[in-house]
Amino acid sequence: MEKNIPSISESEWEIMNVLWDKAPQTANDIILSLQESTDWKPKTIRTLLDRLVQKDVVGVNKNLRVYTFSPLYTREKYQRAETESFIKRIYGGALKSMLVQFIQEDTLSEDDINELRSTLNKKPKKQ
Amino acid sequence: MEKNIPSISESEWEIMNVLWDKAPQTANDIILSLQESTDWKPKTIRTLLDRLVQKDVVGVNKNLRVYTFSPLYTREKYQRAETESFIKRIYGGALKSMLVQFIQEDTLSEDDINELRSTLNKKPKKQ
DNA sequence: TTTATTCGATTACGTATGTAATACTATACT
DNA sequence: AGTATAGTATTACATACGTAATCGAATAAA
Repeated sequence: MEKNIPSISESEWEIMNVLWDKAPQTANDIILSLQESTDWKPKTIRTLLDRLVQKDVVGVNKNLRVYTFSPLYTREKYQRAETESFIKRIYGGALKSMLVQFIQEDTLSEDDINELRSTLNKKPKKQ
Repeated sequence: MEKNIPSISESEWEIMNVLWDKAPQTANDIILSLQESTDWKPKTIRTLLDRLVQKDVVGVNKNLRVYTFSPLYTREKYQRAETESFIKRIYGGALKSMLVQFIQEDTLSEDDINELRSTLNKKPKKQ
């Protein structure tokens, strides 16, 4: 049976996003990336990273002088898991109700909508 | 300037969903509703409810013998806020990438997709 | 009126999370 | 070789959250 993936916090997601963009990276690489988008202190980032390692969501290569870190799950895997539980919680499980709201609120542009239409049409027929 | 709404936890959402379905309700009403869908003890539900009151997300009417509770924000308001921050965090802000993933992964049935198509077509023309 | 029951208020307690600081260790520079 | 520096490991501490239990007051039942 497949173990279910550890859940990660909002801040931890930021770290993961950096690692998913490029891996492996050193702690310092990650700190530099996040320096732009957040105002976290380096020590804070280091703590978050360590917690991800403890949770076995991020792996470490200790063979190099300076450790490097890599994600142990794909971004898609996490996105799927989070999205499912999110939609369930917030929209009672109905992705559609979410979409309806977004469409009605003009969160989506005409262009977005057209793209979505074509994505829908491209969906491969199940067989 | 509009104050931003207090954030509510996963468990608190369950309470809110019950109150959004019908309000006002007594604590007991809520407890009964949730008894079916969760295995929380009444005291636990009561605590969650009290926290929502403290946060000013739920209001209390203390004029009746038994207090009654009502949501102070609409469900839509909360859905919008949560969805925005969710999509930003998980999909880098692009609702579309989320939908694309869902469509491609067969999370959606043919029927779902047809419904989505018609939802997309129903979008009111901007004027 | 005494007692049992039901509500509401207060308190509890462990784990997760946000947000670091301090301590230790191994290189790098002087 | 001694000291500064950069990494890593350990420790800290307040708030949020999950999950209740206990205490007290008011009402209902006996």
